[in-house]
Amino acid sequence: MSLAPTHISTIRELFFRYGLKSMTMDELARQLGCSKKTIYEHYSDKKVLVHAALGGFLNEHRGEMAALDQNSDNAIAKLIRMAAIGFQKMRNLTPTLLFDLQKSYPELWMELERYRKEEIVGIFKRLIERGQQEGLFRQEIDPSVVSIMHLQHTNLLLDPVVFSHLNHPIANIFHNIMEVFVGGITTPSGLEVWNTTKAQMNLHP
Amino acid sequence: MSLAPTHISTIRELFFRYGLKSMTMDELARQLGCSKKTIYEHYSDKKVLVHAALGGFLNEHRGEMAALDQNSDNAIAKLIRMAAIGFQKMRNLTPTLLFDLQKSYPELWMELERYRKEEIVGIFKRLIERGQQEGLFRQEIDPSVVSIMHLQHTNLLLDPVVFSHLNHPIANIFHNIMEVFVGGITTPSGLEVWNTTKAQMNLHP
DNA sequence: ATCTTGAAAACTTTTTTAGTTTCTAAAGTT
DNA sequence: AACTTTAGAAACTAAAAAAGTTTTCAAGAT
Repeated sequence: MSLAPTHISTIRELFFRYGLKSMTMDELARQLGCSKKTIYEHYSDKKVLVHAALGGFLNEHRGEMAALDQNSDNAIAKLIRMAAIGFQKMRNLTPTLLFDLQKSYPELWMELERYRKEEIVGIFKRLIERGQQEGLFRQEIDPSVVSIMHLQHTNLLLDPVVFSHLNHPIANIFHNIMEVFVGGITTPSGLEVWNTTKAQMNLHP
Repeated sequence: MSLAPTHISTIRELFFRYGLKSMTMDELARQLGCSKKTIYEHYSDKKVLVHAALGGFLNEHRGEMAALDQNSDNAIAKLIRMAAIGFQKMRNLTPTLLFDLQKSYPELWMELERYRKEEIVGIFKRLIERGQQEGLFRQEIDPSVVSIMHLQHTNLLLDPVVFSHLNHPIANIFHNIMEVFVGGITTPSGLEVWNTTKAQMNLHP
């Protein structure tokens, strides 16, 4: 039983870093300093292992999103935290990983897509509604439309081709997108809250 | 002859983006919109193709480095340009690519290592010597030592583990390393040139 | 009308990898 | 001290995948 459950996060990191194809079971065992046999005692096959590693990733994000509801004073503070978490998580989703996922683990790929299209969009929609109630986001905008726009923004960031010719740091692009987006949905008072909260939380780490 | 030589840069991009293992010959043909047959008419096997794609990368860098000698007013201007080019090139060297290279194309991996350890270090050493003649870098420092230090700095940036826990944008880390390094080797007048030249060339794109 | 070209796809061969088994050494147990 | 368990190392097998080849077919050129 030398493969403690904490090792699953190490495995996840290796998958994120090198992709699912390059990270073979032999290589994985070598990196973990254990034998393949030990891995197979905990996970019946590679598919199960990949699901465990990447499913945990989704669950973590789900948990962090749930925690935000309590901790956030207003919709804009929550938006900033959501964005920061989401951005950080997305940086792990390298082109290779997404490519391998789509090709070799389509059911997991579809689960990721579903998570983004349904759960994230849902969370975002409720966030917009809350912000409208708080007078921070304009009443005229439709939360359903805006939440789907947000999904498109994350798609932009995940696509390695779209902004690559600009050679900008991805963080810059992200901040630009956020500025335009927030400017587009906030009321004047909401925009003020955005600017002050942003400064307090130093979004640029 | 539908596989124009310009396509080799597209192939290179695909290798960079997805690694050498995930990018199979079938997938490559699909992405290029041609048949495997056509690829094999130009490149006898995958190894040759990988060498062509990645060897071109080195040659380009070699060319850019050579061009710098003419274009740069002083050693510090050249250093800034060198660093910018090197940093941009290095961003393409993803963990997956380096991993696949090391595992499946060891002779090419060694060529890359040699290029860094010999050619880059040599270029750097001559740059330091020039800077000393221009009174920008301190006489006491040994160009041979400093150039090897610089190699270690690039190693730091290529290793995905070292700074990952900081969650800083890689560009920030790079600028920090540069600041410390330059501060360590410049004379007072050199430091002035560094600060003014840096501002003129806007290193932060 | 004939020839060439290259994509599409079927096909073969080779390599790689997943998954299993065997062996051995070390640690703990009785 | 003999015995049992545990896990790594490594050899092994079976299956999958990828490299590389060949055939077919359609479109454009001669």
